[in-house]
Amino acid sequence: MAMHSSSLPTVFAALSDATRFAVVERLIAGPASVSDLAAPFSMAGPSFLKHLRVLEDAGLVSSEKTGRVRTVTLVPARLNDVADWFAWHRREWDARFDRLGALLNEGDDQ
Amino acid sequence: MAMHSSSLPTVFAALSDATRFAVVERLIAGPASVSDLAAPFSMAGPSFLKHLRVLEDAGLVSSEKTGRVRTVTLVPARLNDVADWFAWHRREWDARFDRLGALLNEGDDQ
DNA sequence: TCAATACATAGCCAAATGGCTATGCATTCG
DNA sequence: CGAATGCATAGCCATTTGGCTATGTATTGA
Repeated sequence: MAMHSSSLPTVFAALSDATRFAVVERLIAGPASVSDLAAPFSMAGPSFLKHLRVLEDAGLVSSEKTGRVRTVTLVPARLNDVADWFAWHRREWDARFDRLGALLNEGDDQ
Repeated sequence: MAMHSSSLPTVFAALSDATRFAVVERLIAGPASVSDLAAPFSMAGPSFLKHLRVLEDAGLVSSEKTGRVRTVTLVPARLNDVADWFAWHRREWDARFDRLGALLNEGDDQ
């Protein structure tokens, strides 16, 4: 069910672009047409379409065309793989960090 | 304290390479020297060092040199920003997905 | 029917990425 | 002291990435 972590970098690559990440954030609220998704960005149509293809190739979204409008929908599966990885490993590094923070004078990060 | 999500793509970019992601996974277990980290990979030294610089520039690791050995340590802060984003939004898309799964005949993904 | 809309495809281009070799330079270790 | 170790830096190179323009095609809408 859960993927082995070896496929996560592919998902990260898809999310590593600000435009694509914003699209994913937008799609959490629900499906949208290509032009609605593109509206917030000052970018030529074809450039934006490329981003959508990257997201679809990574399995983060699916899309279906009805008439002349393509509707794009978020696909949670891969995102959940990533979410699982973080939820699981967070405990481990938090534990280490807490132990360290108890020893060192831990102010705040950066 | 928590970052706005606009900086997450930077972290994703750092994790989008299989080598770098593996290094991060390895560092969850604790700090390690550069050569120990590099050992699992068939890669020339300078290539690997570049990856480490990317991780450090993204704020995912820190490092300190003692003698001729540089020790690399995981820095949880940025990872936790990502973890927060996923933990938070997962609820939303899960809710949508469940609602959809109840309507459609939801088999399995791919 | 005919123009506007909403994508789609082809192809170009500059910059970033990820790899390499060659070389340098401090530390140990024998 | 001299060689081996552990990085570090410089610079080259192919590929990928992220943008563009020009053009094509299938639906609407008037």
